[in-house]
Amino acid sequence: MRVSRAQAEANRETVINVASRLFRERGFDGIGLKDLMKGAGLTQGGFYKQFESKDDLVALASRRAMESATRRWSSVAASSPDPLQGVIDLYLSAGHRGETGDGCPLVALGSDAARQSADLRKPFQDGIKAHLQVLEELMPASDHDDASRKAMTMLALMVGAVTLSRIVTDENLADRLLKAAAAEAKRVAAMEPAE
Amino acid sequence: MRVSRAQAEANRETVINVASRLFRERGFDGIGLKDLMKGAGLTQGGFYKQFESKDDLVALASRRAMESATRRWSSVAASSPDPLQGVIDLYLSAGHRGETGDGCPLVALGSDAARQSADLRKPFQDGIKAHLQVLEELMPASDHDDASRKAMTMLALMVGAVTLSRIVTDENLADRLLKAAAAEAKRVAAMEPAE
DNA sequence: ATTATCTATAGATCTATAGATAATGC
DNA sequence: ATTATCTATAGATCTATAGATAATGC
Repeated sequence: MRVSRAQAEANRETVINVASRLFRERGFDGIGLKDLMKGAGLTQGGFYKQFESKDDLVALASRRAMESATRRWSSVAASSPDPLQGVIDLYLSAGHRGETGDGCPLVALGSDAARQSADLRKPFQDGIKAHLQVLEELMPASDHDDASRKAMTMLALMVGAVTLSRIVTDENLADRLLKAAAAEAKRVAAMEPAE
Repeated sequence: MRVSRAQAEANRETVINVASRLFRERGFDGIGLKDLMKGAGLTQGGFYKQFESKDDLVALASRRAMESATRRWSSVAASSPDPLQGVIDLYLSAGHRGETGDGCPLVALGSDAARQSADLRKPFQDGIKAHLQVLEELMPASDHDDASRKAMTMLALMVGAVTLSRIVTDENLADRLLKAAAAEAKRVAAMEPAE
């Protein structure tokens, strides 16, 4: 029954990865420890030797999801001829809209996150700051304040648009929400530094 | 124990109103029927004589919350010298950010809503369309398509901004997120119809 | 007589713990 | 000997139902 330390550590990582997906798909309250452990090929009883509590896993899985999302932005930017446009197009795509388990945690868990304790909101806050920094660095702007404002605007716009597009059942409306946001994001990026 | 039909109907309405607040505060999975009924001064046992299931109440409370939010927009618009600006300023205020139980259901329950069945997403979709219509009517624009695009952009921007501002614990960042979105919303409203 | 609400409870599920099991690691 | 994981279970909570109670409404 016992496994090597290396395997135990790998199992722990698997549980966190599985949780980061399943929490996004079903919400923090929408999945129990039994199913989370089963998703990693383990049983419920081993949970508390690996984690302090369910909230402990919530924090770890949230941090991992946010870090993975930030990395994804960086890598899309690095591989696009127009980096900022690449991020915008991917984020506001129908593909991302449908990708509830692997997509942006701010969309999948935004309102859940807002209800959590300060400790559990911390991983999301850190992730938001990291996302803003990626945007700022890609943003054509007159100065840092300008880039910062544009980055915040763009993140809010994109998170809101995908959230709304996932709520509506009218696919046409969902597409128009994403398209309208993409056009506006482009405008923000191209906006004259002045004024 | 039995009450009059009028009182029974009033009790039912109270339960829906209490639920529309408590669901927003704690999420659909964050509060049980016992506490929902207690919030209306009743006991759990009476629940199923008034509602078919918890999901039935979820649908009714979601619809009520969305309708109340739409009405609030209309009334703020009607009483503001600059109607559109009035809606934007109220929505992106620190007050609304703190008002988790009475504020916009799209912020309080957006990611929860996206995980529900099509039936349960319907009240949110209807509410989104109603919100867009209010914005469209207030929007200075060249034609209907233009107004429609601007309204979708603005709703996504505002929902995203308040969601993010509720997640972060850094109040300074929360304020800057709201301010950046307000400035951008103003720009969208004032945007030249052409292009 | 009807019925709105109550108390009580069934049966499922949830988080967390206890102790057994069997493999690792000294 | 230590320990990662397992089975089993405690105790709380959840949705839903059953039947009692006491007031309404014919």
